Amino acid sequence: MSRCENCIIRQFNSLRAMNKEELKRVSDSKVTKTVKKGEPIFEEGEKLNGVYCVRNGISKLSKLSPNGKDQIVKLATRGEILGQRSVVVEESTNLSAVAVDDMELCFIPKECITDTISKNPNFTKEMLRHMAHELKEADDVIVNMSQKNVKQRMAEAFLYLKNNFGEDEEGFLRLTLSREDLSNVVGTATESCIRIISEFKKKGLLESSGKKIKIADFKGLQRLSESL
Amino acid sequence: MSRCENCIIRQFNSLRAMNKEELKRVSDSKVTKTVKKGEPIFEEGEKLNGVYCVRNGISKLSKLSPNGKDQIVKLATRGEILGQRSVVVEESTNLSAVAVDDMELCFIPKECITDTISKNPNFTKEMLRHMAHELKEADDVIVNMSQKNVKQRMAEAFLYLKNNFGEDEEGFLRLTLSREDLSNVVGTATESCIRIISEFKKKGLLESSGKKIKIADFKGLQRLSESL
DNA sequence: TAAAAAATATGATAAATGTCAGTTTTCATA
DNA sequence: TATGAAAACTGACATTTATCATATTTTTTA
Repeated sequence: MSRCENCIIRQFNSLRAMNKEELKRVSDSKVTKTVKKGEPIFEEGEKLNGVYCVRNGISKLSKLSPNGKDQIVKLATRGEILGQRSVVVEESTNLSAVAVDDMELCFIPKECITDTISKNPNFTKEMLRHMAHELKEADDVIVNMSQKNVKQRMAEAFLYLKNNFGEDEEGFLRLTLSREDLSNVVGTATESCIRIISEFKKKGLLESSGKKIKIADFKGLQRLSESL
Repeated sequence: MSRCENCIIRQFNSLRAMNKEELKRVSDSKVTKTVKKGEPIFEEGEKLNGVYCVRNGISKLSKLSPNGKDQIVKLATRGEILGQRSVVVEESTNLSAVAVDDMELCFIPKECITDTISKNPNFTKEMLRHMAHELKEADDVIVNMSQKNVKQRMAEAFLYLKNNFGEDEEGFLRLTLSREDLSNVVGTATESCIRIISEFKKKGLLESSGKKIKIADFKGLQRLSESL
């Protein structure tokens, strides 16, 4: 099994602030898991005994609203750590995590994290920074959700998918979400989501081939997402 | 001037994790400010040289959306600290803060905070906890904003006002927001906000006297905010 | 206190979005 | 490769919400 000490992914998250000893402990106690597309990693309300470090694949973090719909709050990719928040405050998760792709994850027992928080101020500082960053992003999402209309949010979602998950050699978005998942990111009905995609294609903002979607007019989407 | 060491307000925020020395330093370098209703404390995009601890009054934290409307992301009251996030990550604020009431604040230079973060792990841990809590709340707001309709969000807003700012002896909400501010909390047009208040009054969910609003049917508002 | 300005309120209407019902396409797998 | 299920799509329609115009009330200021 590969050792955390040598893991490149660590560079992308707070674990980079751990010292050799702490990393060794993580490495010795971690468990590698694979989760197939569509399967859950954990569910809203569950008590987590640790965090999950994403080695490969993408996970959707969502919360069930009282009306029965799932709102996707965040998409987490390679290097991100799931469940940090609830381990820090020692309460059950407020989000469910489901694999959007086939995934490979490392489960790290919570003691590894909480003990390091108590002993390594640099690690704590790093986590604090990270949390602060996530909070800012959440504020932005709140503003987008409440002040932009569905079309603008859809445009924004495609820009987000490009910026965060990139494009393949031919320019197609690397991450292909189902229309339903996309509508749960944007906070709209699946049918509306589908209609807007057709509209964007007609207007030359998007192109598609099979399930793959390509952004044809980045500036256009940007303009749309920002203006009334 | 009063000393932070004796300040009760400290109990409500991360400053309680400071030791005597650190508190003394804060006390010696803090500056008390008063801000009149409607005046700004800081503006979105500004570089903050410190944080503001709310001694009295209430502040709205908002962000301008590209369409020109202000979205109120949070209402901060006695004991809360404004500007923490941007001091931690050393970037400019993502939010504007404006006094909703006449306010009394203590300005604490950022060095007091950043130095304590470097030296006092307990303080850092406390801030981390706090940030984690705020993040959870932000997630909830995202779900509400995207999955609930305006009427449900209005109901929710009144419950929030009661739970966070309380009622006076006669049962009126302590915090009276203008219809415009309220619409910026809920993320709707002012006219819609007004209409829904009238509707709630007709249905016996709310009562009012002058500018003061009273929750007449708490359970009713709760039911409305949760079901379709 | 009178006048002006701001906040609140209401109606009419348009635009955005959701819902339901049904069709077509895609995909997994027997 | 045939077939059943899931996903994607489309149209018709209902509902929600925003916008604009205007009236009324409240608050501020001269």
